[in-house]
Amino acid sequence: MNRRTFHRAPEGERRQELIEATLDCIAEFGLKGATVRQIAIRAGVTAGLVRHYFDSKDQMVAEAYRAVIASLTEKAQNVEGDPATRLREFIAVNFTEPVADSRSVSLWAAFISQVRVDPVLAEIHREGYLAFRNTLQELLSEFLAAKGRSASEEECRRYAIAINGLVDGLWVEGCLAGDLFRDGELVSIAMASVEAVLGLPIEN
Amino acid sequence: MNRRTFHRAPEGERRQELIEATLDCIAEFGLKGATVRQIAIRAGVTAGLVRHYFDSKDQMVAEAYRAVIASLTEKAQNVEGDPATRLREFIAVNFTEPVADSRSVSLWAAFISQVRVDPVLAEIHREGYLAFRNTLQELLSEFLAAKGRSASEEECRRYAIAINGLVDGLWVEGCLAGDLFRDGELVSIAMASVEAVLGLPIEN
DNA sequence: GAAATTATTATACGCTTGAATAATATCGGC
DNA sequence: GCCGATATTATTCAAGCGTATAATAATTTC
Repeated sequence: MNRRTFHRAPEGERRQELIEATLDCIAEFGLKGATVRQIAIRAGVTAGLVRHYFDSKDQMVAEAYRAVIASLTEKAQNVEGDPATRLREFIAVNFTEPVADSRSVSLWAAFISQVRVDPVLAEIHREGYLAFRNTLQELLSEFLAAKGRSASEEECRRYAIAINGLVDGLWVEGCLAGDLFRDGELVSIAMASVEAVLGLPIEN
Repeated sequence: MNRRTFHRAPEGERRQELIEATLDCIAEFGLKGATVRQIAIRAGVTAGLVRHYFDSKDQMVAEAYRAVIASLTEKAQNVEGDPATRLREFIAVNFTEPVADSRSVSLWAAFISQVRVDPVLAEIHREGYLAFRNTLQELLSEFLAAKGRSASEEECRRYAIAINGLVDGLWVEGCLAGDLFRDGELVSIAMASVEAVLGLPIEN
């Protein structure tokens, strides 16, 4: 009975691999198909190792959720340029890979479905949603100011809620059934709708 | 060892009870917490009965999914009155119980997360989405006609996609974190946004 | 280069799972 | 009011679950 050979992964790397493997399994087999053993196989290690890096499977899943939220928001946070360009980019990013991907929405939905069950996930969701929406609100505020239109914080809040909903809704459907839409159609619809809501063109 | 007493449920009734119990369990414990045994307890029967009514647990879950989609769309399909009233009602229904409820969105998300895994669920989702969107498109077409504005089918399609996305996105966030919004705020934002997108007031 | 450290494997345990089977209580037809 | 049909219960089963523990291979330290 020979023991498997292995290598000790550098600081933090194995943790990251396990989280990534967790997400792969959830996307591929669903939450209940993402077992410790499957995840370990995917990460190329044995099952016992999970408990060396995490207190429990649930804790690992929660951290994986954090990673998903981060990946969905980070792309949108880091847009650059003048306000109009940033707003355009912010919207477009959600209809471009890797955000616009059936894997992303599967993961998102899997976690959303647990928000009611698990208060830890509920809190993570809340933070992620607010971060995303507040970024958008800030962006809108700057955009409207640059266009010379005065808008109260309250107005910006309402715009942010609406546009966030619009983008989220289109994102979900686009990811789930992309073949129902033509190429670039969703981003075009999103842009036109945002312009209508704001009553301003988003071009420079 | 006395055997439990029971009564034989009338035609089809037990099936319905089992489906309802399945949804209760998914909403309360998540997909992986909705075990045959939990579902049976909830339905007030023993676990073995599930396989008397369904070929497998998976088939029962798929039928439960159909029931969810139906309940989410039926309220919106059955609005009455003149076009503007129907459009207003169509939107408002999504922000009123029982549609606007954390249980609903939990169930929706649980199934959405499986769309990538299970082709049967994918097809059910697709049908449900298109039914909802086509109803909305029809409604918009009539509304615009009544307002004397000519709109091609293509235009109506784009409006339907946008408004569907908007309503869905707001619905999800409202259900998940209702306390982030004031009473009636979401429906008010939805109405205002729809008016802006269409460029028309929705009042009579 | 031996010794100490620890990341990793291997194995086992108790529980829960979905499903198959056999026994039986309920009910409609006569 | 019995009798056949069947809806329902009770029990069992193998497989898979998350986790605990002990052995061991890889790396670091001195």
